[in-house]
Amino acid sequence: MGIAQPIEQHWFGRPSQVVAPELIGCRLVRRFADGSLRHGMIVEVEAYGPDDPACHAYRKRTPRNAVMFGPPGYSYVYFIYGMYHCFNVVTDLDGIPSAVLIRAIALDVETPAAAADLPKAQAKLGAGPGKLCRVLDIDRTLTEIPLTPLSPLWIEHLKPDLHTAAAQQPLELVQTTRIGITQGVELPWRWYLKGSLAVSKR
DNA sequence: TGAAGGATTTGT
DNA sequence: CAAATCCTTCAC
Repeated sequence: MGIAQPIEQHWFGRPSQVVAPELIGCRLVRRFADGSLRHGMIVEVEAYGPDDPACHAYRKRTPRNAVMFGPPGYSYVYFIYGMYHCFNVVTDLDGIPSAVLIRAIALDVETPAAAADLPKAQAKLGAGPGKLCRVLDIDRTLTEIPLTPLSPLWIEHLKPDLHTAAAQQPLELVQTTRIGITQGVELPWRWYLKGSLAVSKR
C-alpha cells in the first residue's frame, strides 16, 4: 500500500517529456456523479509539445487545442475516429502548448472476487487511451477542467508508507516511440511500465 | 459549405 | 487490413 497525495498543479509545469515518465505509477482518480470512485495506476504515457509535428497544437491555436496553450494541470480531452475519447494532462508553463497523453491505466480492483475471477480482463479494461476513457466515463464535458480533488477527475502520487518503504524498488520503465501518429514518429516520447499487463501495446 | 483525415479499437 | 463513425481543420 501507499499514501495517496493529490498532485498540485504546479508539478505539471515542466516540459511534457519530463513529466510523462514521472506520471507512471501515479493514480488517476475519477469521481462519478453519485460520489463513487474508480481509479487505476498510470502505466503508459506519451509526451507532446512545442515544435512537435505530432502535437495537436503544432500548427496553431484552435478552439479544440486552446487548453494546451494555457496553464498546467488542466485536462485536455478530445474525440477521435468517431467513437473514442482521449485524455491528456496539460503540462509546461502558461503559453507553451504541451500535454501528456495518458495511454493506459491498470484499473484498481474493486472487490477481491473480481481480482480472483478476471485478472486479465480487468487489466485490459484500461489498456489504451480510448478504453481507459470508456471505463472511467471520460468525455469532452471533462475537458479544460483543473485536475484537483475538487473536480471529478484528478491524479495522485502514491508514496510508500513507512512500513513498506524498505521494500520499494524503482519502477522499471521502457522508453520508445509513440503510436498511431504519422509525423514525428522517430521521437522516443512514449513510456510504459515494464511487464504491465495493462499496457496497450509493447 | 464540402471534403479529407485522425494521438483508436476491433474483427476479418 | 478495413470498418465504424463524427469532429476538426483546411481549402474553395
